[in-house]
Amino acid sequence: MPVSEKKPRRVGAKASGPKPDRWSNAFPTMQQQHDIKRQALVREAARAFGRQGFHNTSLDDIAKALGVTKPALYRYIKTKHDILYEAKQISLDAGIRAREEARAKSGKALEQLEFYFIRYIELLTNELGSYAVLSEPVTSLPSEYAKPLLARMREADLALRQLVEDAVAEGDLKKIDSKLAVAFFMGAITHISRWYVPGGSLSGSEIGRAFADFILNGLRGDRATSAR
Amino acid sequence: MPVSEKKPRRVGAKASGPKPDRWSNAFPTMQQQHDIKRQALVREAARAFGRQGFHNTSLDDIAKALGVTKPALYRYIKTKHDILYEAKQISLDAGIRAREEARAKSGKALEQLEFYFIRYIELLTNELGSYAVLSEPVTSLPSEYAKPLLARMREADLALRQLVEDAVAEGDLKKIDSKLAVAFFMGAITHISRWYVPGGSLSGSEIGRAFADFILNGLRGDRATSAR
DNA sequence: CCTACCGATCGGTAGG
DNA sequence: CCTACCGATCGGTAGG
Repeated sequence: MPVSEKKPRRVGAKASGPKPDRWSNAFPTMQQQHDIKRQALVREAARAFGRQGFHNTSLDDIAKALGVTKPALYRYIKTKHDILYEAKQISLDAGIRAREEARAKSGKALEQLEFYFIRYIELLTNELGSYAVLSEPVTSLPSEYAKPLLARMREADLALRQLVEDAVAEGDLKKIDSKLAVAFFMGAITHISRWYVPGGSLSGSEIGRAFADFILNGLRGDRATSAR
Repeated sequence: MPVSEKKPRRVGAKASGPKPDRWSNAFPTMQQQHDIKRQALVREAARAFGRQGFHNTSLDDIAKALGVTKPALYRYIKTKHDILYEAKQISLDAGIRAREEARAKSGKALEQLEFYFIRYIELLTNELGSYAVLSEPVTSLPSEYAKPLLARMREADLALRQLVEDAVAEGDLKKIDSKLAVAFFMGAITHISRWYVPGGSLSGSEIGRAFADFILNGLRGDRATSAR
């Protein structure tokens, strides 16, 4: 089953009062170091998964990229699946974050959608280390790992459909199948991680702006479909 | 290196005149049977690759689905990579076919694009057995296999960009970055194979029509981007 | 087209 | 955090 959701830090500390600040806390504690290293591991792995795919990336590859040997990784993770699972969680978090920021920004559904597209794509491209993994199918994971991820993906899907329907109700989008609309733009967005290269000619915000434009014009749609 | 492009059928037939029609050709020849079986193999495998991913599908799985044992597959393919390679080729062919039909249909770039979207998505959804494989990254293949595929993908990309630019020149689309536009809509279209289920509420043509609408309205774009 | 098998890769562990 | 290793999976082959 999915692991390390949040295990209690510092178990069994005896009730001997607060510890004195060693070296004025100039150095991260061991626990902090552990967390930092774990994060680096997941980021590095997610980058590799995004580039070469989960199954084409061995733990030896990841270890080498981090300058250690494979067994050392097991201080930070329990299985290889853990890594993909956590990387996916991080990229799902980005979606939630973008949606929350959007909601804080405006009451109008259309404006929320616009902000969401731009922000989400920004996050995606800036943190490609963790988000390239988006294009890795969940089917690479056994169902104990896949199920919670699929549940979160479905949740995100429903929230976006609701936003689309709100925008329709508010008269800012034409009447459309919200399910189809979300499948449409999420496909385009998810695919960015397959072709975006950080040093390229376009920044993440530029892509975000252009995509938001394409999408919203597309869903707004004044153009009559030609009869065929 | 990529294999079985087209090997000569019936080698070494002695010059003894045409063979008589055995049983009035009521049965397929051995060669035809071989071809049919090979096709079935590739289709079945492509379906599985699309569902579970290339690496999560063993040759034993494929063999079982076809009611034979693994070694039997090697009468029809040389390596597992062959199968993915051929499945990818087939799905690339579909793109070319849709583009050619579009060009035969109209002189206007915009109309060609519209026809292309609808037709391509139709082919994709009807033949999901072979095309679900689209979402499998080429990086699952060693470079001898990947290179020709990437070349064809690039070719398709360039052709579509040209179409977009033509439509702009003809005044039917607003001035846009054609590269970005193609990345946008191909992302959305490729992703269809990840969520489409044959028995669903929407037919391939309906999806095609809706997507063509979204895309073309998006690229046409009259809506002013809100300042932020 | 099958039974039987080899060889390499790779995730994970022992033990320090 | 390392050296050394195990065990299972799986692509591919021998031989019939």
